[in-house]
Amino acid sequence: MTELRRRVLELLWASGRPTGAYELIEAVKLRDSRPVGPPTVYRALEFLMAQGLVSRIESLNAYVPCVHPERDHECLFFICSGCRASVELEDPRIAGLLAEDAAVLGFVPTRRTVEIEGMCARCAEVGAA
Amino acid sequence: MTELRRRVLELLWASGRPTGAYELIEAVKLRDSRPVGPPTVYRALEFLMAQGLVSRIESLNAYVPCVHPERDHECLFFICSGCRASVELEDPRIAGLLAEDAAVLGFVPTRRTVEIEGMCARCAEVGAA
DNA sequence: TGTGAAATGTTATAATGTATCTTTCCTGTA
DNA sequence: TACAGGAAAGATACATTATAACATTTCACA
Repeated sequence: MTELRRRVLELLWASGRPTGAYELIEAVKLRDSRPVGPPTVYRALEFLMAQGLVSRIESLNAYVPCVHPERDHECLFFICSGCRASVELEDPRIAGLLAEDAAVLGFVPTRRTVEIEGMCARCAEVGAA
Repeated sequence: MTELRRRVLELLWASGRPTGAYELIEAVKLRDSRPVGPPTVYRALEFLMAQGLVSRIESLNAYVPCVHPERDHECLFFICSGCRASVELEDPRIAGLLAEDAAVLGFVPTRRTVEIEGMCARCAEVGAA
């Protein structure tokens, strides 16, 4: 864990929502008063993802810090179209069924992407009002 | 359904694997001997997705024709890193659990993305040999 | 003190996606 | 037939996301 990588992780936590790589580039510049290029930040993200500290949200081209870095995580993400926040969840039952379906196909999974878009409780309430 | 949209759908079926928008642009040019711009193809894809005839694979930035266009589909995609093919599957049990988890959060889902990357039976076999 | 590997910096460019405006084509109507 | 209206497609430019290729720094360790 280097200074840059820690900084990127901090900024992701500080953001509070899935954050794009170019947003992070700007954030690092602001925070550290120095320019960083795209490859620098992408490499930091790659490292953090390999460590299980960060996940990529494919449907947003964005990145979030992981809630349970310690566990081997097969997470679901619920992503609110209203406030742009995301919630990470583990559900072993779903992980189990996915593994079962894969086994039926003879498929050997390496990466799982489960992303549910919609409205969170708060935004749904406001929208309905 | 216009000629262009039909052509894009045909080309997706012909491709046999998730296909990027720019690949489709090239394919249309080849097939019809005329240039088409990115917006043209993206609009056709948008229409086809709205009809449920095509799905987008978020983790590949690519598009696949739907196997069951008639049904309201909450599909899983198994995507092989070896041969680049994808298999679409419906599993109501998973759909049910996702709905259940969403309900617990008070989350109102609008779109589901479930993509499993790995090796299909054939490629896993070859790789192991 | 060298030295090699890992990390980062730098530059350029590739790949993917969209905004905006114009033109075409079809359809219904007088 | 002529014409208005609207949807689809064309054309141009540009925005956003990601990576390739190569140079430089840093730092542990022989």
